[in-house]
Amino acid sequence: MPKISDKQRESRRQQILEAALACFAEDGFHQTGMADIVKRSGLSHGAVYLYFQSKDDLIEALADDRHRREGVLNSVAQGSGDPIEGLHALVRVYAQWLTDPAGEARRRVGIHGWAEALRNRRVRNSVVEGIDMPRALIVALVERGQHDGLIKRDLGAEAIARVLIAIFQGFVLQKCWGEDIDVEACMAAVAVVIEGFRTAKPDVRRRARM
Amino acid sequence: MPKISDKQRESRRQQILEAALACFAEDGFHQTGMADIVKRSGLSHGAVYLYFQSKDDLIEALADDRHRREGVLNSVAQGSGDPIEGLHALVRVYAQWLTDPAGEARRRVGIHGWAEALRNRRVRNSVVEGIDMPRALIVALVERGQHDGLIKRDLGAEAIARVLIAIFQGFVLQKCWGEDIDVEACMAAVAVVIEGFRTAKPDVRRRARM
DNA sequence: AAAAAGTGACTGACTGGTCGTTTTTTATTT
DNA sequence: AAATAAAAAACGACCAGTCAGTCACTTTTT
Repeated sequence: MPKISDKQRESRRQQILEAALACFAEDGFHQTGMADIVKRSGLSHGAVYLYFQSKDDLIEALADDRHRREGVLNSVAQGSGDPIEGLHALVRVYAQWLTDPAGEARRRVGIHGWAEALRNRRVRNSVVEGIDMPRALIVALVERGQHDGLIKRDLGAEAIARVLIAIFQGFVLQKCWGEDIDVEACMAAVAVVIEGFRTAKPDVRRRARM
Repeated sequence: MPKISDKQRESRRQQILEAALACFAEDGFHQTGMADIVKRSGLSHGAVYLYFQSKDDLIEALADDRHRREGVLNSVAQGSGDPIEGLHALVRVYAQWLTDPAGEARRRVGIHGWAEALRNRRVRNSVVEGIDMPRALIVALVERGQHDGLIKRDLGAEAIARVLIAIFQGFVLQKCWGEDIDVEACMAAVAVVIEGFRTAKPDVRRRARM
């Protein structure tokens, strides 16, 4: 005779996660006390421990949000047949994600997670796996572009992917520090960066498929 | 009748700072206890407090290392008359700094500082001011390049600077997480990025000075 | 001898986590 | 439909351990 339905259980879980997200975003993992999370969640101390074994459990559950965007990115990248257009599309999605006010807390927690990844192996794995997906996506696009003669062949696809991801990460940092950034202008610069990877004169020997 | 010379005093201070750097690099600011720093420094608990008022004092003293490279960057950027060559030179210096094993601890502490900047105003100011200097340097180079017709004029110099800095920051993260990165290949990609900012056909109306 | 430098046991506040108790919900019986 | 029983869910006072920081004292140097 269980008391609450699975739906209610999941809702309570989310309630705690949301409280923890807000607290961690404000003060980081280690400066946030369980008491803070308890207070913010509106539940009691003991109730929280019914849903999460420990504070570390909560941290691991929040350190990484890759599960949210997996599908979106994939479809965006594949949307157009043109690999370079795919890269541009990824940048557009990213720019939107970067400027969404509702995502502020997640971005901040993400940064705390980046630091925590340096000392917590599980968080590190979570973070690294989280960037593996978009990286693989970019690598695939670039390799296709290189095969089609659209992207310079003397550059490593992996290297290009890491550069793009580094740009994303850096902008999250700069944005979260509250610097006033002209996102439009910056994304225009990133677009130029991508165009810089394009072959000067398209290799006609093996041309694109469409 | 003071007991130790200024030189000795400074040396003791460094001794503590080095111990704190190593500890913070390993475990972050908040998971490192004063006891850890005390033990590692070889001094006593009380002695540390003779040199630093509080743990926060130590954090602020270490959160940012801008004072170390101020001179170097400036001379490197100005070394050649060509602004674009100046950007390439900056990237080379940065690549060297990124791969220097002796700098590992500083890079890691830097990342912890990036997270701490989200909640500690003084650390934030320190971090932001720390990137202001190289940013101003890049902006100056780019604006000169644009004036000389070497760099695309439809891009904001600020935006380009922020993109390059974001790349730097992102690579620090990825490197410190222990991913095996082909730094050579990545820096080659960054070089291509910089070349991408160059005007396709040099603007002949106002050509460079040399 | 005098004063700074250095020591380390100690403290009070706070931490994450537990557990005996109370409340709420549902299944069953009346 | 009302009463009952039982178990899950929620509560919050409590605990052992840890923390940053202090201070009465000893050592070292001039």
